[in-house]
Amino acid sequence: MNIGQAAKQAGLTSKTIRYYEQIELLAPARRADNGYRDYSAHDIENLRFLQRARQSGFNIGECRQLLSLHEDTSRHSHHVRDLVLEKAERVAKQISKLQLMHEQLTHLATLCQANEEPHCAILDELSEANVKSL
Amino acid sequence: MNIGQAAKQAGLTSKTIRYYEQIELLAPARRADNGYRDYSAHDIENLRFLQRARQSGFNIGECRQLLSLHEDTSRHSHHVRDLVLEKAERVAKQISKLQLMHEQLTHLATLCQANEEPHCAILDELSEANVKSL
DNA sequence: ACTTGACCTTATAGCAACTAGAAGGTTTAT
DNA sequence: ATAAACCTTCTAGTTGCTATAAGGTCAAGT
Repeated sequence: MNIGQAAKQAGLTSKTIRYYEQIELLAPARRADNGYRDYSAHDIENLRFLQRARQSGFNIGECRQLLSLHEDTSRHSHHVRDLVLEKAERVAKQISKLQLMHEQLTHLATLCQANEEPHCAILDELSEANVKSL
Repeated sequence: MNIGQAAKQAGLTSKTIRYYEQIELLAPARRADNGYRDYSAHDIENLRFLQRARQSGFNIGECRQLLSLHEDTSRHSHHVRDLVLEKAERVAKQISKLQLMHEQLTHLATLCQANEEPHCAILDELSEANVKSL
């Protein structure tokens, strides 16, 4: 199967797949006689694995770990879960950060008269030191 | 005031300030006789403005807009608020995305036995097609 | 046979928003 | 005099792609 089809099956783009190969997240693909990359059903599974792991918020390094755990038949399942829980925690932290940011923004918005006048309390607030810190 | 002191006052690093100057987010700083950048109280205000705007989640382009509104005495305050509300919306979207991600991760974690055995439902889930899509 | 269009290939550069490092000049304190 | 702590510029690295260029291949239509 050519890269375009493989990409579609896995929910990635061709470019992304080539990129993953380039950074050695994936082993070099088998090549057909014409030099095109050729993907087997098993390759597609790996691609889908990656797609889902990335989508779940794992970064490339973590995907490497997951893939190697995936291939390591002597793994211990708690290692996998540790990875997942650690990630969940970091996501939760990021959420809190963004929630503060959101509060701050809506707070700013309520200050503003939103009219044709130049005076804007938002700009005042950003200039002075009374914005809640994140 | 030298760049290090200015950075401290504004809550930025020297490197960041030089970077902002380089990308013309800031006008080139006045130079002292020795070639060092020299910041006035007014410059510091601008730096703080930027620091707060970035901290509030505005990207560099938006900071440019905010700064120019800041300097534009004929601005209309609703323009400023529009910017803020638009940003708040994008932050809210990002939060939802991360919340889904977090759900997915905790869901994955609950599946796993977390023991010495190699079998791990997380890996199964990532391999197969039954992960909730974001 | 030829052309068109959709594929595929590699290599390179760009994005955001810095951060780190090299290699050197200046200032301050001892 | 010398060391530490500043400052300068320039270059390259970070993350995870995405875009572009310049070209090779393939399948279908005329």
